Amino acid sequence: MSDRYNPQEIDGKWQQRWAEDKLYQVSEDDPRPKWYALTMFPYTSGDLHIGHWYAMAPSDVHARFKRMRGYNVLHPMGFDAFGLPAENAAIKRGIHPFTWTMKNIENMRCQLKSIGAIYDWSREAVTCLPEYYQWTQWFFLKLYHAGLAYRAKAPVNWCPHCQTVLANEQVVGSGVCERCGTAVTRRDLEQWFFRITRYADELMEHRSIDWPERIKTMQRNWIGRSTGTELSFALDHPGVEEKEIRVFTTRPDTAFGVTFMVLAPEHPLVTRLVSPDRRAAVEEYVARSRQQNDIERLSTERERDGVFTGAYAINRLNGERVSIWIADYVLMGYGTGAVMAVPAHDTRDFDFASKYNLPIKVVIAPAGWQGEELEEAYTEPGIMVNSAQFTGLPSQQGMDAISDFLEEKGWGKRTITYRLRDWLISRQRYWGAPIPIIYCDSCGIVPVTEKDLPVLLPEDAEFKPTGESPLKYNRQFVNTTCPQCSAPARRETDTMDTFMCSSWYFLRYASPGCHSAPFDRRLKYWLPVDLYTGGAEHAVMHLLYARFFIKAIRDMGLVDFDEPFTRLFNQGTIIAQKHKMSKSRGNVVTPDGYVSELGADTVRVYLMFIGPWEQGGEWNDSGISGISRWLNRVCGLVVEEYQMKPEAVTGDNKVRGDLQRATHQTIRKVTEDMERLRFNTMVAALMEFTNHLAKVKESGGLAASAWKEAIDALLLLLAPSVPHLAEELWMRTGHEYSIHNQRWPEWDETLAEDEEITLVIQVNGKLRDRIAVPASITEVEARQLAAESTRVKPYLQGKEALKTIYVPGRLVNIVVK
RNA sequence: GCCGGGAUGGCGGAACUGGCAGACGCAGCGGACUUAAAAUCCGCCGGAGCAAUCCUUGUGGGUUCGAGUCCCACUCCCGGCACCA
Repeated sequence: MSDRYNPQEIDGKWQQRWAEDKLYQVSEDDPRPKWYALTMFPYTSGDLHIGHWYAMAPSDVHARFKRMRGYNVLHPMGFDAFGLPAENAAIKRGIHPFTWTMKNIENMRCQLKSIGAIYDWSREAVTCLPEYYQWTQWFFLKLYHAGLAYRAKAPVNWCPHCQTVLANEQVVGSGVCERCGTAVTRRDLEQWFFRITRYADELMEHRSIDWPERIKTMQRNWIGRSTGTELSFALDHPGVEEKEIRVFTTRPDTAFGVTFMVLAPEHPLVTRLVSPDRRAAVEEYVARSRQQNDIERLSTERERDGVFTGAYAINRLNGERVSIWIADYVLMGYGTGAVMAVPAHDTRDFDFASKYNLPIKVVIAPAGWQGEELEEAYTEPGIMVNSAQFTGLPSQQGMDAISDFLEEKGWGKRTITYRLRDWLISRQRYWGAPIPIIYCDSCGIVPVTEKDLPVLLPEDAEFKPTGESPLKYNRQFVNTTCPQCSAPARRETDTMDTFMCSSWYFLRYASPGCHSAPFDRRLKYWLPVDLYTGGAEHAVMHLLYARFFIKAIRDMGLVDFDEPFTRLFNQGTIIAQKHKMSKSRGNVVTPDGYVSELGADTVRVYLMFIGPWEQGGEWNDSGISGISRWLNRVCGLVVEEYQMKPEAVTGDNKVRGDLQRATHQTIRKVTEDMERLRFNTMVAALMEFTNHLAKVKESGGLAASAWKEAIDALLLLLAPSVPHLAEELWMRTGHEYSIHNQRWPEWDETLAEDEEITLVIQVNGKLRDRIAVPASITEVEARQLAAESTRVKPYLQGKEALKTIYVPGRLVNIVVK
C-alpha cells in the first residue's frame, strides 16, 4: 500500500468493515449517557446534492465527536417519501410513484453510505411504506378521538398546478405554493383539519428549548398572538335576526373614534344587510374579490377599496350611527371578520376614509394638538379626547377603562386572537397516507378501527391529477362497509399532508421493528432529540407541526416530554448560481464525482472548512484541492518513518515542550469548536497543528516516543472529521481497531499554557514595539521593559507621560501628551 | 413598511470578554527538485512608499488610553413576514 492518501483504496474498505462489524449499531442497553443527534431526513427527490451533504456531513462529525466523548449516540437516517414531487415525477415519466420513490431511496441510501456516517441503518424509517404509514394513520385516529382532528367546510388555499389544497404554512411569499411557486387561489371545500390553534399559547413559548432566536421569532410571528377586546355594535334591521355585529380590536381606547365599519366580503351578514339599491355593487365586489388570488388580494401596493352596503350600525358607546362597508382588506379568517374603523388612528382606515370621504374623528390627541385636521393617522399613544367620561385619560389607561366598561355593560369582552389557523391536512392526491375515515349514510363520519390499519394505498389507482383525489375513482378502495353498522359505506379518498408523516418520524427511529405500536418503551430512553439540525426553511412548517404533534400526544399520555427537539441548529444554505440548489432550477451539484475522485473525507472536511456552518454560501470547488493536499501531508507525516537527528538529543527539551503545548492547545481548541459546531476553525486548528508537526519532523529534534504521542493525539482529533483516513492511519501506526471506539483526548490546562508571550507596546494606542517575554512577567517588569524599549523611546521624547495601561499577558500602552 | 442576519485582502474566511487586524486555506508571484511537466518542498503575498512611516475591517459621527468588536445615524446585500384590525 502506498504512503500517499489513497481514498479509493481506504473508503470502501473501511465502510465495509464497519458495516460487517455493526460498529455503529446502537442499543438502549448501554451504561453511557444517551445522545440523540438528528439530521432532517431528505425528501426522496432522486439523488442527494452538495446541499444535502452540507447538512449531513458536519452533523455526522459532531455525532462522532459526541460518541468519542463517551455518549451512546443515536444518529439515524430515513426518507421522507410521500408527497407531490414523487407523484408529479411519476406522472411525467409514466412510472408508478412507488417504483420511482423506492428507486430513488436505493440510490440515495447508496450515496449516504458513501459519506461514511455513523447511521444505524437498522433503524431506517421510510414514510411511504405501510409499516410506517400505518402508524401515521394510527396517530390520525388518536387525534380524531381526542377532538383534535375535525372536518369542516372552509375557504382553503388551492394550488391549480399541484391540483390540491394546501395548509396556510405551505403558502409562501405573496401567496404562492411552497412546492411549485404557482399562485394559490381560494376554494370552499370540506376538508380535514388538525386543531393546532388549541396549542397556540404553548407553541408561542420556547423557554425550555435552545433554539435560534430567528426561528423562535418566526414561529411567534406566525402564531401572531394579539390581545384585545371583542365588542359589538348594535344592529336594527328589519328582517335580520342578528341584533349586533361583533368586531375585534387591539385599540379599545379608540372606540369613540369609530366613523364606519368594514366587513370582510365573505362575512355572512353581508347578503342580509345590503340595501336593495346597493345590492348590485356589493355583489359585484364580492364576486370580484372571490376571484382574486391571494397575490392580488394581499398586495399592499394596491389601493384599498370597498363598497358601501347601505346599512348602518350603532356604536353603543356614544349612540352614533355608522355606515357599514365591505372591503377585502378585512379578512374573514381573522378575528370576527369585521372591524370598527377608526380613521384618525389607523393608517388603513385613514386611507379608506380619505378615498370615500368618510368622517375622521380624533379621539387620541397627538402632543400639541389644537383640534386641527390630521394629515395622516396618529397611531401612537396620547391623551383621550371626544370620548365622554374617558376624555382626559392617557390612552394606555383608556384601553383598560373602556374594556372594563364594555364588559360591565355586556357589550364586549377582552379576548386573544391568533393569526395561526388550524392545520389543513387533506390533500387531493394519490401519493400520501390515506386518511382512515369512512363515510356511512346512516352513521356519518366513522373512523376506521385501529385493528383495520393500515388503510392500504391501492397500487392500481389512476394517479393523474384531476383536481379530485385519484382514489375517488378506485371503486375497490372507495367501497367498504361501515365499521359501526356494516352497511355499505365509502372511504375518505383524500390523503394526508406529508408534514403529518414527518411530524413523528424521529419517534420511530427509537423503536425500530416495533409492530404493535408506533413506538415502545425504548422511546423513553432516547427522546427528546438532543440536537436537531437542518434548514431554516422549515421554521413554520415542519418545526411547528412537530411541536404541536408532540404536545398533542403528550396530552394523550403517549409521551412524557413537552418539546421534541431540545436544541435546534440551522445550517446555512449552499447556493449555486445565486440560487438554492434544486432540480427544477437545474443548478444541482452532485457530490458523487468529488467523493469518488477525492474521497469522502476530503469532501467532509471541505464542507466544514468553507465557512461557519450556519452561514452556508456559494458552492465553489476551487479550494477543495487544499484539503486533498492537507490530508496527503497528514498521511506522509504519519506513515513515513520518523527519525531523530543524533545531534538533536541534547536539544530535545525545547522542541518537546513546544510540541506538548501545541498538542494540548489543539485538543482544547478542537474540543471547544466541536462543542460549538464551529467546524471551520476546528479544521484550521488541525491544519496548524499539522504544520507544527511538519516543522518538528523536519528538525528531527525529538525522541520517537514523544513524536508518537503527538501523532496519536492528531489521529484521535481527526477521527470524527476523516473517519476513513483516521482508521487507516490508526491501523498503520500499530493500534488496535477501531479508532472510532477510542476516547477523545483530554487536554491539560497547565500543559497548554504559553511559556512565552508577545508583549505589545503601544504609545497612545499605536503599536510601536513587540517583545518576547516570559508568560510569568510581572506588571512592574512589563512597564519597565516598555519604557526601556529603544523603538518606543523616540515617541516619548519631550512628551509628558500621563499614564500607562497594562493588560496582563497582552500589552502596555503608554499615554503621552 | 416591519422583524432577523450580514458587509474584513484578488477569493472563502479568522480575531477570547474592547487589547498585535488578516489565523487557516485558495488563487498569485519567486525559488528548489526535474531533460521537461505534474506532484512535492521552501519563501513572499492588504494598499502607498527607497525607507522611516502612513493608510486600511460598507459610510459618517461618538464613547474609550485603545474600536472589526460598544453607542448613534446612514448605505447596500441576504432571509423572513407583510392590509392580522
